[in-house]
Amino acid sequence: MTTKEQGRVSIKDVAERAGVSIGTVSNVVNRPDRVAASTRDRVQAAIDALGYVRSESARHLRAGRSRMIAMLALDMTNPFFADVAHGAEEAATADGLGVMLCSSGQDAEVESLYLSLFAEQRVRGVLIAPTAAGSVEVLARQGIPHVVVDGNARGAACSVSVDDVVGGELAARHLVEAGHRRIAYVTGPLDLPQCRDRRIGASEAAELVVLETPTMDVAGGRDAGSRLLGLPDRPTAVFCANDLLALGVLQALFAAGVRVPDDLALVGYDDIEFAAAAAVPLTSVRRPARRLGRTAADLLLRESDDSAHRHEHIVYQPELVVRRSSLAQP
Amino acid sequence: MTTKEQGRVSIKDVAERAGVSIGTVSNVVNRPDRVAASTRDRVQAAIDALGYVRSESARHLRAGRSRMIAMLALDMTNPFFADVAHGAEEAATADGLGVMLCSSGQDAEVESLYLSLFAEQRVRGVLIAPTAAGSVEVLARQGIPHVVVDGNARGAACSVSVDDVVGGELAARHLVEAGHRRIAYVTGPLDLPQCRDRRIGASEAAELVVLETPTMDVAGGRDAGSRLLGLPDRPTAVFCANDLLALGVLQALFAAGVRVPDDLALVGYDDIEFAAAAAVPLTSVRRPARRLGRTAADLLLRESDDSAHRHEHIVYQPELVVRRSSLAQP
DNA sequence: GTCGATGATTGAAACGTTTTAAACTTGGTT
DNA sequence: AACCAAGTTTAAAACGTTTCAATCATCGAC
Repeated sequence: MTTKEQGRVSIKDVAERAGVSIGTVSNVVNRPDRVAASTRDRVQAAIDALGYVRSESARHLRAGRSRMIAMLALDMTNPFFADVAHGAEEAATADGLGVMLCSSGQDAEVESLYLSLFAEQRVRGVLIAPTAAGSVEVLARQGIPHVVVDGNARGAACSVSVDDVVGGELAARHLVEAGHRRIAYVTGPLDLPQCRDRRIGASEAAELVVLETPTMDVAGGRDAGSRLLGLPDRPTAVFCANDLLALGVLQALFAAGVRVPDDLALVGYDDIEFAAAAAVPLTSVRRPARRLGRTAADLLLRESDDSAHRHEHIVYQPELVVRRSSLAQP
Repeated sequence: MTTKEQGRVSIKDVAERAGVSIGTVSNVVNRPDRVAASTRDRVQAAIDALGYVRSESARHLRAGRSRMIAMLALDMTNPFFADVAHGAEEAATADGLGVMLCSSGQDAEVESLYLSLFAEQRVRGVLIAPTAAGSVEVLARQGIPHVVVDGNARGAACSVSVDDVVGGELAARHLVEAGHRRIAYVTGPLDLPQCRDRRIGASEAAELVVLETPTMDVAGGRDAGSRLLGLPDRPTAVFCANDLLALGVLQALFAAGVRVPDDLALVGYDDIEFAAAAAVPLTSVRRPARRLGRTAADLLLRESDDSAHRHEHIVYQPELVVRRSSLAQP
């Protein structure tokens, strides 16, 4: 079939070898029905012999639109976002599009570097998880279609999210019902909308001791956990803004000999796969990550096709999954 | 600065507005020193006013090489690969390149779809984790630079890997030294080189009861775990080909009331972040994931720049991290 | 035999860059 | 007054596609 070719072979080479014009080759590739069977075969043979692969950049240049979407999140190593990304990937490849996955890591510089990369690539659109930096506004200003994942764009763009206020309330109310009065909220930066919303919801059910940490990962959780232990009037329950934080807190508590749930109840958020497998299986607020990603990608594709388009806001409802970490003492 | 533009603005528009030729605009963008200060300012002003963003596809078309690399792995939701990807992302963005992350999910069709996507995009190169399908050979045949991550290409390409034979031996020997004689090996498909090598290494230390499962994820582990329980002469220790499998096994054992490590010792592989946070903290064979990714990307960039190039094989040594799941009974 | 009609094929333009060689300024030398 | 060098700027070609209007065959019908 294909032979190894170092000098790239173009449509012109194929045309030459098959003894037809380049227009015909293009037709064979894109609308085989418009070309006679005999020539079609001849051209196809030339394509196979030469190992011709059409150039996406030339195609894109001509068409004016690319076959790529991008997804930008704070941290792709967070299993929640990895799942969202996976869902988006499924939806995109079903349409023959590629997905570029990027972690900004809370670094505003990295983030704007990615944004200009996307703009230069003329990506079809961007799936963006809101960050502290005003990236959503940048995309809007540049006229790049985008869907906000896990956040709300207040009408300025489509968005797919989970009702975090409800989620926060679910978690806190559960703890209150188990008899807890002093509840801590371990969170990432409060300028992140997600962290704010969960706090608002939780505040409706209980008064909170807020422990903020710069990064929403396991290390951040460990840090918050040890700070928690030093608190004068130690809370009896902790609600964490995501499962990574909760796992970190759990590690810190364990290291200090504090038992969960006996000494301290713990609730996480996202219900990542590892929550169920944790040292003490973690009660968590489940969000449909994969579906979030699929829906967001679908919305994005729809928007980029349909010029006249009204922004949609899809909000999923979270669900509390109770496991041992929050079970009331007997 | 930028104004919202729907009809894309090209270098020609900028040239017109600044009253210079397009060549000059190109120079302002790419070699500002070659153009007089006064014109440079004028052109820059036009660029800002129009919100001009250069088209990567046109650039790429002209240059013949793109500014993208791709990474293809079985499952990006496996934290190990997510970490590898993160490392690769760091190295690539340091050079101003973008990374396209893709999960093949063991589906040969998806995989070849991605490969043709990469070829059409003329990606600079591909980071590939070896799969059962012969993708590495396809890349070689098409002359696309690639680096095999977590596997060896036997001279046909660069590779970055961890010595899995040693890793397997490390795990099994540890169990043998703890007094175990009947040891099970829970693994993904044995046509995956990784799974084979770990088995070979482990076999050198002990005889193994092999339990194969089609997918290397938590669900696969749960499945293998329950099969394990039904075994006639039940092993006293289990070595899993990765941590996801181990976590799944742990869940199945727990559900059946089998205690770890008292009734059964457990060792995983990769030492993902969640291994330490597991219900019973998991003994695991650590691999430097992030570094693997960084090194692989660096190698790839070097190869794609330097035509005459001898393939390198970098092999890292794994390291056993002992935690409670394999601690001998007192 | 000529006229359309139909179907297959072609030629050329356009997409937005980068690059190279050529053309145009200056201002200083002879 | 003519010439040169250095410093700027420009015109045009090339990259590989797709598309559209135009041409070319072929064939049945008059």
